[in-house]
Amino acid sequence: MTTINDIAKLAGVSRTTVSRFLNNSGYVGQEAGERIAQVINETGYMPSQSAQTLRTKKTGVIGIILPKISTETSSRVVSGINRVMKREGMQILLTDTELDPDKEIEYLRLLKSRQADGIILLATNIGERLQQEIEAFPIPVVALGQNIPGVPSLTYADYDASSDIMQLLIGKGHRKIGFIGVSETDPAVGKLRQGAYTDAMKRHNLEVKESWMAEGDFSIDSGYEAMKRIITGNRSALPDAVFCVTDRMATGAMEYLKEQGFSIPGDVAVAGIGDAVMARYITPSLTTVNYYNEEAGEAVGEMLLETMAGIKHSKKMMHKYRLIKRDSV
Amino acid sequence: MTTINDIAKLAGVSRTTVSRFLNNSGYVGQEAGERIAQVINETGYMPSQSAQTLRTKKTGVIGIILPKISTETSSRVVSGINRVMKREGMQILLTDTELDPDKEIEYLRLLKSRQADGIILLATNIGERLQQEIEAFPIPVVALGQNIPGVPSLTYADYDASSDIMQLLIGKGHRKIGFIGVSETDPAVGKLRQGAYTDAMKRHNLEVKESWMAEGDFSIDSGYEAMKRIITGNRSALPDAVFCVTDRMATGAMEYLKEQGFSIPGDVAVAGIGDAVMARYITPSLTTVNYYNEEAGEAVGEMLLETMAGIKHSKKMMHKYRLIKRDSV
DNA sequence: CTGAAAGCGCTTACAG
DNA sequence: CTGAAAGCGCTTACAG
Repeated sequence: MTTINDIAKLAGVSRTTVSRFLNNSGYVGQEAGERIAQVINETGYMPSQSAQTLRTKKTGVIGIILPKISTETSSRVVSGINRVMKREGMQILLTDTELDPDKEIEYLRLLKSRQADGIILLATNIGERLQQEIEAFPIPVVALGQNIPGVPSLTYADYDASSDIMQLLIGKGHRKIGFIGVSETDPAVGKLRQGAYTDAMKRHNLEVKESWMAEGDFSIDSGYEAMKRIITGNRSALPDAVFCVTDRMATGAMEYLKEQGFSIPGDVAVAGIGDAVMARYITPSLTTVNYYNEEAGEAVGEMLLETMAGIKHSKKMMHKYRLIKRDSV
Repeated sequence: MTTINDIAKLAGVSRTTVSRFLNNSGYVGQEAGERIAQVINETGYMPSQSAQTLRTKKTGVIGIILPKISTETSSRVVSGINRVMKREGMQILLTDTELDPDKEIEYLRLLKSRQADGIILLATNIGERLQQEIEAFPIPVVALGQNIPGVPSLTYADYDASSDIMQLLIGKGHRKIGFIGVSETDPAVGKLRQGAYTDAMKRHNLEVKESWMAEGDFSIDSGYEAMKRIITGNRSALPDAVFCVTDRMATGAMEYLKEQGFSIPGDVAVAGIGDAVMARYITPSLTTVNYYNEEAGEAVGEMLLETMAGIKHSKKMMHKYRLIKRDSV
């Protein structure tokens, strides 16, 4: 590999001058500059990132901690983050916890040793240990999707969006509304969305039957199984609508319903959250809410950039959303 | 940040010893080791990656150049690559060309300056300039999805898979088969799949009508528009089947067909390639071929690891695939 | 079993 | 306008 010393020698200047030329810092004589430019061109020289980092403490890399790398939401968010980071000439280091909370901490440490300039965390929990880790953390961390105490967080409007879905269902005359959720260890998807469900039911004096509620694990299959449990467990008192906290689980639920010959929304209405592309193309098309994940990615990206620059804006922000009414309700 | 010097001081040894302890290289006394371990624990010390890289020339990072970051195929592939890289303790740097061929070269250079230990390239072309760039490249590059001359490449069996689709269509009695493809600048998706289509038609003495063929750009919308062009342009001689080179375009095509009241596969059969999750859940479910993207990701990952280790195996490999017969044909 | 010393490729005061 | 020198945090012969 050619180094700055090679360039200096070939151009007949000191490496100090080459460095100045490269970074546009300080004066470089016309003639010297031209010689340097030419040599760089000929050799295809690129400064060593690690040497630069060692000196400047800046890597130009930010880390993203994802719950699951191969997910529609993840890739939309990453795409948004990537857009703003590219603008700043920064690179992205991806990390995948596979839904294991311990790995969130593990990767935080890993990204520290890689000297990421900042970290965007898409957590699935907000545990004590995680908070402590971040508190003592030497590099800026922002969160997306979960409101982590003490950490600048951009969250989705889980409660409001879920309330809107419930409102829509109830407005359409549904009274026996079931629910397919995820574990409450997940504050955003597990707790908040379920809270909106039970609150809405109570507000309208509707009965919340335990047997109308089932838990999945985000997967399409788990939605299918959850729906099956709800149906087989309530032969005599079937719900007439089901609110699923993700589109994937809603897709599975619909699959089961269709297999069993139920008409959607005639017999049972179904709604989800997330607006996966699939939601639009399955039959019937799925009523859901769009979270603008890509824009959310851009927004956390900007948040991170700001906190890296030392700007302390309002620490908590909620991202916009939009209810998408389609044919499943 | 605590450095190796701090640790050495706190543990009352030289930094040489700390380094040996860290890397398990050479002897470290029992007692010294214990003291070091304790200090490291207390301080949460992590060695600086950039300093290590500067010395050893290894970053522990591999770069991936993706045509589009937020795509189902991409995220599956990345997930597979990630699995093998994680096993090796390596990290992934993601890069997105947004389908711009110039950026493939740009990112190659960027990853060089970041001293990636290796690069996995998901190209959309195999142009001269790209080949030259790679030829002179100081770090190992492997390709996935395109067969790039001179570069170890893992490709999908585009021709065979497409032939299988055609075989299926023809076997079901279809004779007037249309085609929705992408630009032929893409050798794998554009050329090979189209070649299989025309070859199959000719082999069976079936007429290939220009007006039955349309080009899209991978998007669902473009599939919709392509189908529209085919239908509106052939009112008197409609095809009775359409082979779409991607599931997303097939989805768009089906959408148009359904809107227009055509029955699928009664009036027009539709097939795709890729086995997007959506393929299974749209109505009718889509006949397609599964490319095992995640395993392909693992496989290129291994290929890269091997070529990084200096192993020169057979440079060209084709990944397995499976025809998935569903209800759209 | 352990340490002093050199060096990886840069940047940045400092001096001229 | 330009260069010599120090130093970033490691690892690795080498010597003991």
